[in-house]
Amino acid sequence: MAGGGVTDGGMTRVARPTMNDVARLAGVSLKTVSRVVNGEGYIASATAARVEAAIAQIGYRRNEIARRMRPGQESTDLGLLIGDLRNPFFGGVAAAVIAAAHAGGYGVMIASVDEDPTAERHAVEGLISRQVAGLLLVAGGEDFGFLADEIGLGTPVVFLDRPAAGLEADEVVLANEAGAREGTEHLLAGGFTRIAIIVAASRHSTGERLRGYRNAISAALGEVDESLIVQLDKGSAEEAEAAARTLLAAPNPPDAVFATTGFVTLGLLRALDGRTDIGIVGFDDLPLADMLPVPVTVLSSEPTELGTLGVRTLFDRIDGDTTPPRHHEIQPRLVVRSSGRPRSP
Amino acid sequence: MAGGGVTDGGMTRVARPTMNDVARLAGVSLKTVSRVVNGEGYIASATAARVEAAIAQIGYRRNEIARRMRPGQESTDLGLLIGDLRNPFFGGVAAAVIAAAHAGGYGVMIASVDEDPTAERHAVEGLISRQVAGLLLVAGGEDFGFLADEIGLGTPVVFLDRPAAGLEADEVVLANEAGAREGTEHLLAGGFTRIAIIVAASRHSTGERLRGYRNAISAALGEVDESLIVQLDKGSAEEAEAAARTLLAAPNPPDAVFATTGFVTLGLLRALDGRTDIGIVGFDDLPLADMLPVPVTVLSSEPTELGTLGVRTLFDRIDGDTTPPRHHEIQPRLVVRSSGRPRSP
DNA sequence: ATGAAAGCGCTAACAT
DNA sequence: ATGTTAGCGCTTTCAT
Repeated sequence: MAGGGVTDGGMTRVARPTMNDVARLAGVSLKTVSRVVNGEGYIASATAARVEAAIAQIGYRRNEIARRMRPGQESTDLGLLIGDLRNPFFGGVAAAVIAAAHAGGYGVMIASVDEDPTAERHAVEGLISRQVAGLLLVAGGEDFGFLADEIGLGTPVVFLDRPAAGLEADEVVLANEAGAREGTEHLLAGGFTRIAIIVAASRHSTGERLRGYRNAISAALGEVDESLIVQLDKGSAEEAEAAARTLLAAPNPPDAVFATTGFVTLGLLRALDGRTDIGIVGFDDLPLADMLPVPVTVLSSEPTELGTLGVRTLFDRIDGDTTPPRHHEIQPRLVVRSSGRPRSP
Repeated sequence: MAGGGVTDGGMTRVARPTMNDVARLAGVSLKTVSRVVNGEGYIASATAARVEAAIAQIGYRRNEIARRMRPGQESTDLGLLIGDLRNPFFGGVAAAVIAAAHAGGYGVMIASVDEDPTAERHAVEGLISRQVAGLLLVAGGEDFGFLADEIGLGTPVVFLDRPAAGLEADEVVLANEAGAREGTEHLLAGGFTRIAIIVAASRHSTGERLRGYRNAISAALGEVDESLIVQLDKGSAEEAEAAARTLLAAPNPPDAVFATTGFVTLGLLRALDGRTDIGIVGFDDLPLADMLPVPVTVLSSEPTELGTLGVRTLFDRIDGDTTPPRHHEIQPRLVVRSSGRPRSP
């Protein structure tokens, strides 16, 4: 598929016009065209006009690929590795990255891989082989040690949302523990006392979120009831739904649940089947969360801030910043709706 | 920003290893390395092993950019122009495009531009100058005539979701009129008789959707009450909300509303303020639409089908298909939830 | 089975 | 103010 030859149905494929074509048409040298195109050096306005005319006439457009071959000529593309864009969190991060990159005159090569370390590595190598000027990684892989060489070679890498695993590199992550603690405290303040937590697959920064939950619970209640902690295997909405049903049907059920990711919140919501007597706080905002029968209180993962700060950090490196790797932490924002308050029956 | 020099904090930037470096280390010629890397021609297994070892040792990776310079060597990247990825429809299309491209061994350069013809043209030219093998456009621009040359030069272009404006090109669009008609008929079948329609900015394929609505209404009711047709200017959720409020507060208000886009549905939902006595059908599916107090019936715009078929069409062209431009139409899928059925009070 | 030479489109260095 | 030359990393003839 799409690997075929240059078989062109019998037609000869026309060549794209080059600087040389423009030069010939305008009766100047190649270099003069280059100067006009790049607005560099001094050129007689008459010559410039002639060149411009030739460019317009044959529809010349600079070949970025050829330009990029020259040593020292940095690429003007960033590489972004991210999960499924149908996930609104990823969509938000990608949107912010693309906007920030464009604002700085950069394009974005995007590779989308979900939860598959091998595919992730492949994708990253694909990005590198395209000579991107820098890499933004929202990646779950366990070991990115192989990137150390790359960074040494001059391609800066910034990890987004998940810490740089297996090497020292810039990272922009969420204050997961503090956020989860704040969310749990919100539930506590709402008068809930049997607060369960559904933890998505440990590959996410859910360990930190669990820690924040534990801190809040033990500070307020003295001890943590381990039976209220449910650890998921993959973390899908379906798995979360099943787990939530089991939890709610238990002999001594919780009166509130902290959901560690957007998918978990979704599954939990479905498991509720219309019940409104359970307190809920979820990590990650959800579209339409404010329109639900009981609007859901969440910790927003601030995808826009994450993406924007990630690109800014990358730009600093591209501009030559060689200070030690930076660790940026973004505070999740508690968006109080009503699911974390006691329900008046 | 990020335009700076190669100032490397005093460190000399190490050069990335090239085929030449590998060749020298392995004691073979450059071409032999090339053959090994591309698995082409016959090479003694001993030589191959030596080359592989050298590659592993210095961490060589083929430079896709240089490779792409050779004439006839098609790029292995597709260019995608699309709106804000925070919009779930765009997110879904992008996810499908990326997945399909990857499956075919292609990468994706993504440019995101919303509702700005000038920026759109700029972005498209940026994509072209990167020598992409093909272009997927979800674009609102009025005239893409400037692309005709490009297509002639051998870069195939496929328009997604919106028709190719100003030129003959492949397109994969929705059967908007049929879909809107079906949605309106669903409302009619639910017993609603005063069905309003809120039409988003005309740049979308909303004209067709309005036509479908008109057809359904006049077929069933004989004539269309023009006061029930509201035309928005931009089509934002806020604008839709305001328009919906006005509509519902009118002396002779509608008993149901057809929303022509996801944003319009969103605004309409907000304007309802909890009211459940209004029938609703919206174009574009919404995440969590099934969890709302009154689950919303929608016409799904099938983003996955759109993206997948778009890439397939593009691959056919890349493989040399020179038949006349194709027009693919995807049938929106009516997802019946309950908002289109009469409410039992 | 392997190698040498040419050249893709562009820009940098060095003329003029 | 403009032109010449060389070469980026690779693949493609065309040898051997």
